[in-house]
Amino acid sequence: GATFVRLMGMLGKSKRPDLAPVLLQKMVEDKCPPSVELYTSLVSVYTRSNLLDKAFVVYEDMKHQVGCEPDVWTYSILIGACCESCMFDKAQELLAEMEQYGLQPNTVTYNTLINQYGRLGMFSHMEQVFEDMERKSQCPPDIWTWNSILKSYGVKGRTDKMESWFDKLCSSGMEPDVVTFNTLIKAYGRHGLYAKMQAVVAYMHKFLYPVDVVTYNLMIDAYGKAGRVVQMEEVFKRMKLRGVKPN
RNA sequence: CGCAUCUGAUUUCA
Repeated sequence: GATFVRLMGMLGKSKRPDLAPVLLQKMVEDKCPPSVELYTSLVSVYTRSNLLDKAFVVYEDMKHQVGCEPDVWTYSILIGACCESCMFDKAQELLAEMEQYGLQPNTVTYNTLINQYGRLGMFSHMEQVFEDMERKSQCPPDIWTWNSILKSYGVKGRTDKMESWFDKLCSSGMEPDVVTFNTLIKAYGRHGLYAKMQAVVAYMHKFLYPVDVVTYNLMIDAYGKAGRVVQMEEVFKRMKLRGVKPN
């Protein structure tokens, strides 16, 4: 069972929805009973290839499969796919529907919404979702939530908002992680705020946060795109001095 | 160095 789920996941990541029916057939031949996980991985195979119609066919099937009814994970995937296609009304419908079935959206469900609203610069919607998360108890914001918000403001050049949300993150008691810092670095680098970019790295070193290959790659990329080859090479040197292997 | 590992969902267009 777990093997089929894993294989289905591979089909999703490699964008091969054409092979999903073949795998299902094989599963039936092996008399392997289906599971929520398997069905959900199948939904994911289709959403990853933007085949929403097929994903929804599977979703409707699941409703009639005893023991394989859609769960929070299934809904999170479908809601994310709807948002990605800007079908926000459909996403809201699904949210209402899952609650009808007694399923409460969790942190990931909301993170998906935050990420998608943020990606499109729909900041008031994004912040509204964040407020919902804080108000409810079953979906507390996690570091992914914060990082998504920081990233959304960062890529749109709203580094002022990014900074105030970073402060808010720190005072919330949540620990930033390497993705948090890489998100800040990427935003500063993209918008030419090199001093702030360097300040983030200095902060990471000062407070002993691990720096990774992504951290350095982002800085090399920023300097490279700006034609600042001297600084770029300097970063590359420091990277090797720190024992971080270039990839 | 190679192999293995890398969860059915979200930050990862590094």
